[in-house]
Amino acid sequence: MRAIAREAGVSHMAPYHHFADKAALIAAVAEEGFRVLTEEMSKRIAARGDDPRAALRASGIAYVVFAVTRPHLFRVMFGAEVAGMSGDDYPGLSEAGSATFAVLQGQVERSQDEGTVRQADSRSIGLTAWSLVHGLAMLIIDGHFGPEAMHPEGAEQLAYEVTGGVYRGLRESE
Amino acid sequence: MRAIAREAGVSHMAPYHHFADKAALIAAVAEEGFRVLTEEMSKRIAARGDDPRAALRASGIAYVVFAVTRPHLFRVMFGAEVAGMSGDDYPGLSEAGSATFAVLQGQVERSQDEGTVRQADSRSIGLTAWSLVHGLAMLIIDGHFGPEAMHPEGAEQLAYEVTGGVYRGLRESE
DNA sequence: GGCAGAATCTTTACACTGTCAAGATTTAGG
DNA sequence: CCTAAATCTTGACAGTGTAAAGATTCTGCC
Repeated sequence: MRAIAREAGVSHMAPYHHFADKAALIAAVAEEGFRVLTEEMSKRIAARGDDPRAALRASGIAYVVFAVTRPHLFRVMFGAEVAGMSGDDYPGLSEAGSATFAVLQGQVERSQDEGTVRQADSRSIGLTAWSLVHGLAMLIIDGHFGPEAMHPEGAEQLAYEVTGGVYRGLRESE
Repeated sequence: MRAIAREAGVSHMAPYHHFADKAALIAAVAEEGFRVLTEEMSKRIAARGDDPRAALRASGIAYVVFAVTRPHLFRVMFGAEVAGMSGDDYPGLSEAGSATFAVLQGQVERSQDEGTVRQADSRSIGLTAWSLVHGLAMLIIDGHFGPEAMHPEGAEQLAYEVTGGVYRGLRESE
């Protein structure tokens, strides 16, 4: 808090007139982060509007690229403090988070409607897609995939490969 | 640090005679966490020794169950502080982390040898498997999948479902 | 234009944190 | 038993989040 006030060139108590406490500030930052993430995923989907399954994959790649581009923000969004916040106390944050997931989920359902993704439980497929890109993003920014993966190009390449393996399995089969 | 000392019933500086500083203590905790995780995954693999691909899946489920059972430890292991630690400064931690991933990776390769997983780049498949269970674990303990998923049984069920979708896609095809 | 009330900011103070420095006590081996 | 290492303690310091009280600046209405 004090560092933020310092950076803004203001007394150390000034931020408290805009945010109730440290948690409220963190919640606001995270909420904004979710909005930006939602937007970036939507943009990539729009760019591939003709092929829902390719758009789904593209939105997953956008998720990973976002994390690598703004690792600190991503960590705030999915850090312990935010995880401990009740949806009742921070409804804006809660809603922004849900909206992000809804983008992925909606794209799964569109692909099912189109027939390029099998008709299994859509929620389960959505969770799988989300888990995959979330884990990849986290592991990359934690440094577990080496420094090359921490640049946007490296991350995009890796996300492309990793989503590809699952992408295959999404098709109708049996 | 002071809370830890307090809990141990000792002066606030006593811990510093066992750990250089807060970072070193966190590193030690995380390292121990990785060892336990490695062990629990190995145990589940051993219980399914006859079917490598089923054992791979079981090790992933063990990963998720571990995270749900010890969410705070899991968060330390994959938190910002540990991510910022150089492998040169904390070789034990670095090695323990690699060992955990090696369990998953080894199981992928065993399944490929046996023929139940396709012969694509094993590293890429390993990364996919790790990302999937890691993301699932993180999202569950962040509360994004609801409170039911935060109990070991709920988490195991969810991990079973989610890994199932990918499990299908691992088979030889084309 | 002037003024009330709201919005914004400041100063001071407090309990708490991680860590340095210096000394005291306990423990183990020759 | 005595020495040296291991372990613990007390005291201090700068930094943190935040409560309380007061000062300043802005805004909308007579």
